[in-house]
Amino acid sequence: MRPQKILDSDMMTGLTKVFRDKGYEGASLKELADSTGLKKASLYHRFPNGKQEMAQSVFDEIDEWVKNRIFFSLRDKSEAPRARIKKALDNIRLLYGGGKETCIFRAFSMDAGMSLFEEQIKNGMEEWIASFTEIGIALHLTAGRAKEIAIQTLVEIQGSLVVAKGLRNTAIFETTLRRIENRYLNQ
Amino acid sequence: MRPQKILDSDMMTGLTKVFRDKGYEGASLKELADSTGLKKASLYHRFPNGKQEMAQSVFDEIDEWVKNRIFFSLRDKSEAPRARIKKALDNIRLLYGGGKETCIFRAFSMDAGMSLFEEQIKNGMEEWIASFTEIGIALHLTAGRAKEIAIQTLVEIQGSLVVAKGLRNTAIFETTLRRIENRYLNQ
DNA sequence: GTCTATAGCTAGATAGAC
DNA sequence: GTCTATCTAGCTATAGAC
Repeated sequence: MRPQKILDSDMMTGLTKVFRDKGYEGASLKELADSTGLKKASLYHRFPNGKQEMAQSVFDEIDEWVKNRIFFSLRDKSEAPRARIKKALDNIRLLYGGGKETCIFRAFSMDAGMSLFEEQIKNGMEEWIASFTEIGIALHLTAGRAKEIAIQTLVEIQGSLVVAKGLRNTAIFETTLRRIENRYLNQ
Repeated sequence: MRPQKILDSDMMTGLTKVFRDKGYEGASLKELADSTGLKKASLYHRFPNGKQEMAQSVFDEIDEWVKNRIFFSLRDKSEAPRARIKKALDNIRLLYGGGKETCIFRAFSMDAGMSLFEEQIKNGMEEWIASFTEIGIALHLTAGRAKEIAIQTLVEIQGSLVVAKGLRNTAIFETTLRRIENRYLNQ
């Protein structure tokens, strides 16, 4: 076995950056290669199924991160509910680079024959709503109200990313995170 | 002059559908041709500058619609402020097909060398916020609070479109429109 | 495991007949 | 104004040397 020239983690960073910025169709193999420091053929060695497998791999990695850092934080019984919300929101801030980064769900939801990630995006959003609903209940909201606020939380985060990018002003994202925190903690 | 086989308005409908669903890079000339009923070369006869001009034309048409039906409604002094909000929200519902359609700003914001529409999207969002700020002031909010709510309105609409599409559930969009209406009218 | 070279195809765009 | 036929460039993907 010959040693890898580029670490898997560095390669994933490069792939993620391009897919996030350009979407699935918009990301060309040339850009993916340049961004990782590998040549096209070397990417195919690591991903025999090509571009689709690269995208899936990026999607899965972020999905895993979100599960561990956001969903798990929200459900972590060793912390008080109020601390869980704060930690989850801090990790959301990290995930989106303080409002500079596009959501990978959204980047992959546009182009392509789509059905590629359609189901996984739906599942991700449902899990998102479920875990925010749980924390709402832990904070003594009714189940109905907790779900309402969970959906509203997802809507506001996605919307603030769209608007922050459009206006090139990340303050909108920060304001939104604070609004969400206040909604959960001051009632 | 030989007669047009396809009316401009029907052609625009076809172009709009493809660009909205696929984004700029995702829309191929073959799809654009099929969707309009014209052949590729005929599209080039009508748009000598090619795909970019087609996209610009779609963008401009929607931009115009939004100016007339949403921004103008909000500022129409011949109507009471409460009626203006209701009319604007009805037109927003129409614009997005009750939550089924993607926002063209968002469809064009992802791929490409981007700078294509970046500035026009920014301007559109700024006008959006400005006109909703005005209606807030007409409803006796302070200027600061009116702007806050205007931004929040844009964030919620964009977010609800993203989430409604991801979950394939337009109810989220409808709920959001009602929330916005209540925020303006019940205070 | 990584590379150069290239296959095979489809994209956007054009020429020229009608 | 619309079409068929075609060009070129770029795409995804593969073969095979090292």
